[in-house]
This record gives sequence, structure tokens and C-alpha cells, in this order.
Amino acid sequence: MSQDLATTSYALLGLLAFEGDRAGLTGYELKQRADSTLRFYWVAPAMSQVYTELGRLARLGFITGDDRRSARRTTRRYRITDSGRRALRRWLATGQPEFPVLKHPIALRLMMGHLADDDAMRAMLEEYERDLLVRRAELQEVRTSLGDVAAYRYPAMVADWGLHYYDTEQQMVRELMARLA
Amino acid sequence: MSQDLATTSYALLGLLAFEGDRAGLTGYELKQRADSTLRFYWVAPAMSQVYTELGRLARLGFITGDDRRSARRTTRRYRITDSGRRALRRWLATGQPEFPVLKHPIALRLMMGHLADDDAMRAMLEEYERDLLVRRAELQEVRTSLGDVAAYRYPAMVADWGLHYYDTEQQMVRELMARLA
DNA sequence: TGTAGCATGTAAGCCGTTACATGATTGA
DNA sequence: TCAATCATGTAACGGCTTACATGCTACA
Repeated sequence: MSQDLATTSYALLGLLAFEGDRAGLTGYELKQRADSTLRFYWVAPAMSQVYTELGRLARLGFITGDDRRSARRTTRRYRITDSGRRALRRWLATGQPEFPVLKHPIALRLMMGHLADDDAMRAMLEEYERDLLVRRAELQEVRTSLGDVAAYRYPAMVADWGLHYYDTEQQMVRELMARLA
Repeated sequence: MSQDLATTSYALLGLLAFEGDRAGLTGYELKQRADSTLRFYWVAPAMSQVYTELGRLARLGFITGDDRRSARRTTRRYRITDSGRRALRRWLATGQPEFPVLKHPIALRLMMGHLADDDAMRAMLEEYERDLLVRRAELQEVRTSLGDVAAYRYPAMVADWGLHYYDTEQQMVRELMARLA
């Protein structure tokens, strides 16, 4: 069963692939991983979608979920299967990736600056710069936690990529504010 | 009628706002504008969605469409109304913008590099660099066409922002390729 | 003892895409 | 005359979000 999945499915499957032979992740935990890493260069899917995707991936045999009963509660931990790992490899090898899509509300609004005033636009950019620094700090934490071990070589590269992006973005925001002053 | 519209609606309304008192745009033309400018920092909506949004905006009174009959064919040109301009100003002034979302399939795949090999990852980045240059050239054309006139001051800033982004992105891609070599 | 966080789902609905349908106009 | 481009829509459907629903567990 090959099946064409949406990219988000592969993204989540990819997160599970990093767990190796560990006990696996609950849907809740997977959502946390997505929030802390995936969100920087893909999306942070809603909780409900995480469960939907887990159901789909399990039906395809790409992951297995085993129930852990503890007195009164049952939680389910998912692990990637060999078939899932193959599917992920196939996806990586075939089909070339689309060009990135940037949804940039600040740039969009700046484009319409003639309907507002420079002060408002500058204030918007200032606010954006603050948010940018918060985001950067969060990503820096991720980067630090990855360290320099071989196992996390690729995620580390992606994190560095993101940090570089935030740095140059901040620099450009400053230039734009100067242009508005 | 205030109504909360999706950002894409405002984006298209914003494009119409640039037409000033000209004859207006057909849905087809609006789609072309979106493809050549909006796509760099928002999205390029499908043709069908452009018509859907046009219908919505017209129902709200934010735009008016007048029919041009020419022998056998009727085309409709839309112009922004005063009410539409007010709605756009209101949207710009209130409600602060969300943080940008980047959907970056190349970064996503690089994250899973341990499932492929460095050669494949490097090839992917090379391909991406080529695409990046094509995009950059397209945006440069837009930038050039905007010139340095006051009327296009803001779109010009946004275009410069985009060019800066593509430049730093290319630089980073080269660094990553070196790291993989 | 109460509240924040852990944990799992279903339902309704919006945004946006692809596929489908149709036809006019322009220029090689 | 034929193909590309202009031009306008509708239908089906997928992806994803928000809202709804439910209950456990740890800890202050």
C-alpha cells in the first residue's frame, strides 16, 4: 500500500522516525514535538488533526499503537513500523519537493501602507521584531538541546537554517523601519 | 457590515485598492496580479477562488462589478468601493497580524536526512538553489516595474524584503551544501 | 480540594484545490 | 484554422481548524 499522503502525514511520521526503538509517543506527546520543532518550517497541526493522522497512518500500517493500561486509564503509544520507514524513504527519494510557501501577514499589510500611515507601519514592524526575538529564543533552545551528536545532525542543520533566517529577517525589519522613519 | 473575512479576501481587496480610479480588473486579471506579486509573501489563489472571493466581496459591497458587453461577450470589471476601502483600513488598523508561517518542504526533508544519504540531500539543495534563482529573477522584474515612484513605495519595500530573503536563503543553502560535502 | 496539565477523540464547518464545463478572442 | 490565451463559473472533495465532549493524574 503506497498511497499518496499529505505532506503533514509524512512530517509526523518523520517525527516518529526519530524515536527509533523507544517506547513510542502518545498523540499528546507527538503534538508537543510538532509544536517545538515542526512549527518552525512546516506547521503545528491542531491536536485533533494529530489524532486523525495517527489513525490514518495506523490504518496504512506505517505505525503501530499499543495500549498501556494503568489501573483505570488507557493510553496509546505509537511507533513507526518498517513499512512506515520504507514509505518515508520512498517519499524522500521520489517526488521532488515543492517550492516553499511563505504566508507573511506583516509583509502583506506593509504592502498596503498607503492606506495607513508610516507610524502605524513602523509600530507593526516593532511588534514583529519583538515576536521574532521570542521565536528565535525558542528555536535556539531547540538547537541547544540537539547538541552536536551525529544522531541529530540533520535536525541541527535545519535549526541552524531557521536561526539564520530569523537573524536576517530581524536585520531586514530594522532596515525597513529606518526607511519608514 | 463589518464581517470578519479571511486574510486572502483582504489581500485581493488590497490588490484592487491599487487600481485607484481606473476601470478595474477582471477576475482573470486579478488572478494574474496575485500570481505576480501576492504569491511571494502570501498565496496565489486558484482561479476558482478568485471568482468566489470576488462574489463574496461584491455581496458585502466592498467592490462593484460592472459588465462590459462587447457584441457577444460580457466581461465584468471590479473596482473597490469607499466601503471596501474603509473595511481595508479598519482591518489594517485593528487586529494585529499573526506571525508568519513558513511551509518549507526542503527544510522538512533535510530534517529526515538520516533516512537518505548526503548525496541526495545535496542534490535536493542544488535543485532548490536553481529554483531560488528563478524566483528571485521573477521578483526582481516586479521590483523593477515598481520603480521609485511614491505611489508604489510600500510594494517596493515588500519586494526589496523578498529579494533580501532570497539572497540570504541562497547564501544559507550554499553553506548547508558545504556542510554536507 | 481544586486546577493545570495529560490524554483521546468526534462534529461542524471554512478555506482552498482540482476537476469539470463552456465559450470568445487573438494571432501565427 | 487551430492553438493559446482570455474569461467565467460550478461541483466535489481534502485538509485543517474550532468547538464540543469526556475523563485521569499530579501537585500545590
